[in-house]
Amino acid sequence: MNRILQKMSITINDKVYLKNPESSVLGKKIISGSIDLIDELGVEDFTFRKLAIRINSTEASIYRYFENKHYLLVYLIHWYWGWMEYRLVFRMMNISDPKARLIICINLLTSEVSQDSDFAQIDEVKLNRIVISESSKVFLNKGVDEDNKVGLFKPYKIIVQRVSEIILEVNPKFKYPHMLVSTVIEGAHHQRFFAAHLPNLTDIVKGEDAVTSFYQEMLFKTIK
Amino acid sequence: MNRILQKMSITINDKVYLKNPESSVLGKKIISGSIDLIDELGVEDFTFRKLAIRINSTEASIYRYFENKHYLLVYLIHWYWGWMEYRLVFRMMNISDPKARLIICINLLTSEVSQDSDFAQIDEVKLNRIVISESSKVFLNKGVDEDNKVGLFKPYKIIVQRVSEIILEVNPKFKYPHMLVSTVIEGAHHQRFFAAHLPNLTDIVKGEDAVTSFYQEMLFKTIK
Amino acid sequence: MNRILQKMSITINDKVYLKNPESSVLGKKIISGSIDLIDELGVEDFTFRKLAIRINSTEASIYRYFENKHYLLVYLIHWYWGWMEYRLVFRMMNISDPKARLIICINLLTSEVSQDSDFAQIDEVKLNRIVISESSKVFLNKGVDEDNKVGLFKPYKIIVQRVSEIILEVNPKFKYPHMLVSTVIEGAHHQRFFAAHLPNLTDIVKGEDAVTSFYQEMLFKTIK
Amino acid sequence: MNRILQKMSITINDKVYLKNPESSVLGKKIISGSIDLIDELGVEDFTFRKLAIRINSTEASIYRYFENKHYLLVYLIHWYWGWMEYRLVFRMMNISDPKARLIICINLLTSEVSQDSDFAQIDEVKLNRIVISESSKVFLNKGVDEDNKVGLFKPYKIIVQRVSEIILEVNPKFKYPHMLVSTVIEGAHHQRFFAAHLPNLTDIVKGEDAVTSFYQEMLFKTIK
DNA sequence: GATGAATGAGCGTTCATTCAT
DNA sequence: AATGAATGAACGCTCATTCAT
Repeated sequence: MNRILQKMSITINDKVYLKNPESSVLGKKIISGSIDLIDELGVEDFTFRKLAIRINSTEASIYRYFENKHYLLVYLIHWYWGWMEYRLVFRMMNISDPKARLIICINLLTSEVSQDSDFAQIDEVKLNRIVISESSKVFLNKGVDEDNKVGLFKPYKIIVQRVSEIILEVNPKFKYPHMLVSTVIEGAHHQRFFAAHLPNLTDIVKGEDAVTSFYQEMLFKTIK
Repeated sequence: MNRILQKMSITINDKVYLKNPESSVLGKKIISGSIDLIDELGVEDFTFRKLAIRINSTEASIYRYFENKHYLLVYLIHWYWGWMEYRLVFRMMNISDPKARLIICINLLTSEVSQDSDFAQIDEVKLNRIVISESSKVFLNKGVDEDNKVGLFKPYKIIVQRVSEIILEVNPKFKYPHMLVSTVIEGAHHQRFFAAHLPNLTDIVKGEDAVTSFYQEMLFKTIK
Repeated sequence: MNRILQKMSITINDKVYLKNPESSVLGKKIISGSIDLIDELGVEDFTFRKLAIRINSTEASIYRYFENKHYLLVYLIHWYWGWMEYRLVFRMMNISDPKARLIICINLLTSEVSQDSDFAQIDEVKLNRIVISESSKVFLNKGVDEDNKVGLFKPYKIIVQRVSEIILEVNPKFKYPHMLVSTVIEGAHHQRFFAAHLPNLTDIVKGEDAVTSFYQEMLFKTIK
Repeated sequence: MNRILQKMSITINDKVYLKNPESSVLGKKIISGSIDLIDELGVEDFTFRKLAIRINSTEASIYRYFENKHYLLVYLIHWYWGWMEYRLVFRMMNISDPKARLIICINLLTSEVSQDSDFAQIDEVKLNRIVISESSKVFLNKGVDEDNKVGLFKPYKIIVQRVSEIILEVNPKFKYPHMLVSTVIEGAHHQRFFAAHLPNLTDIVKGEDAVTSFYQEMLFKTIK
């Protein structure tokens, strides 16, 4: 992907952080360090103490940026979906055929992610792994309703909404576009995880990206 | 559902517990108490200390039955899938048409659960809510590979396998039966959760069980 | 060593146990099992629970024999010193020269121990390792004075007394026989431990039992 | 002993602590409090919880300084041997005769300790009692080899090495200098303990420091 | 006499967080 | 703005022990 702007940056809802981590060197270290560490340890074992040690800072300093690890994780996931949206928009530019647009969406949402040089401090591959393994924990949580009220799931909903609208362009009578889109996204995440850890639950086909193929087929057949 | 046997019981892999909770009054209180408490608090906030207080016992006593809360949760989920399998088998008895069998499966796997009087100490409605909210956390976890080796995901895999085989009866050429089944199961769980907490991500239709309708439609179209 | 009596047994002060472990199969299993397990884990990590599991019994059953692990350890050490006394007496039989008697004592007290077939359920090699590593912890303890009053150090004192008397036969004017004997015994134990774990603190000479040589030399020079 | 430097301090291997207790008021309270409390209770019954209560702080705070009570004990013992080395060096200054030097060593290593005003927060009398009763437990332990690798016994080894070298100055042909020195040190500790608790195992002579006399005599006769 | 079941008490540890500088 | 120091609160776990059968 070519660089669009000299300095790209994904904007994040300012309720997620106390101080914008993009605004300082330490902030950026917090972001890149937390991506590394959450990928290594998983959210359960990830703590501000460990992060502080890893980035040679202190717990107190990290608390200046994020209220707690929940919000830090929300930040990372927001960034991911913001980035995904930017990629969707960018790739669909000047393409008007809704079916073609849908294919682009499914590809981006279900394929494996590769490094994006536009964003220095973010390791997108690790972040994708985090989104796959940890993001559902953000809403499968007793605090969902609170979080939802504050708008913490906006970026994800925007994606679902955008793709749902394209589905309705293809088939205006289809009754469950949101269900279908969220099923595809969450399903693809699960399948990637299963492929890595619980292969019995998936169908691996050599030399083919089975996940993307499957969800593409499923989606088009379902909306026909 | 009618009682089949005088004394029904779902058998659980004995690696999950240290001492069979079915073997004592305290054990049964641990099971029913934990279902109540996990449903109330979520796994993250659920602790053996709190459970002990709730059931008027001690942490030490609970530790005689389960190594830690992870295994207790695994026990509950095992029970759920064991029960689900029993219901599948029971409902499909004497039905040979694979399509009819599939419909039964989808119904059971995606519909809301209601109380089952056959199992006194288990509140199936709460347990279903727990499975929806918490079961994916059991595998989205750094310990998956270990857990998988010990056979901790067996009961779930059995269900997926069973339904996959029925799909192949309907369409022997379908390439992704496991993916499809696990997508349906996990998808339905997510949709139930969304319907309760994040309605924007789903499509609620009044007077209809949209979730079951959607997944039934999706499945049959996909395997055609 | 030849068998002296058909059935040899070392008698232990009956304040050490609640029920004589020699009186039952389980009691004997407790003794042999605890020797194995203390040798493996060290007293700190040794517990009645672990012992119970090892010998396929229960904690409650072990409590029938010993009040706690302290007394069990005391029992083992008593046995060791009782056995040592029996060996001393036996080896010195019919030898009247005090110097020769002293040499026998030093040899037995400072040499490495080998298996003694007279006592089936006791592994003397392991027990010797336990005495070396753990016995000083029995008296380096806030309960010493209590333990001493009850006579818990009798068997050890008897040995020290016996050898002291021989020293006085050799040199009736020597002022510190008890100090010398206990220094030799404890010293040899420490040196054996150092040789295995902290070689810098000792002087290992190949092809020679340096420990015994050293203490023999030291003792005879000191009492001259 | 006169003050040598305005501010004396014994340096301790920084692997023993997480945060140098000399660096803060709380750290110093931890040191002095632990000396008091270990002397009172013995290591077995000494816990961070009890220490926290005694010094009006919290367990969490103590954990900032020491990984666990084992390391705290190691710290105290390190300090003791560092202090002992400093005393040895200081007392032997300008004395060249190796026999005279040896006498100084034996005196310091085997005599009773008295308060040293140079180190405010350390009660040397209590610390000496702790070293006598508890220090051997630090190495008579399943973790010795690990501890030894990390250098946890260095300060003690240095002392043994130093005195061994003086012995070789007196008699270059003596084969077991390390054995002799460690026997003297450990022996003197045991004798002091016996004198206080198990007098039958020692030879107390009124109006004389029997322990020092004995070990001095023993050492010189042995190396002749 | 031996065991199965249960528990009171406390330890070691860590976390999330605050305060003062 | 960042950090060093400290702490309240709770968790996970195990031990030693008792009681009823």
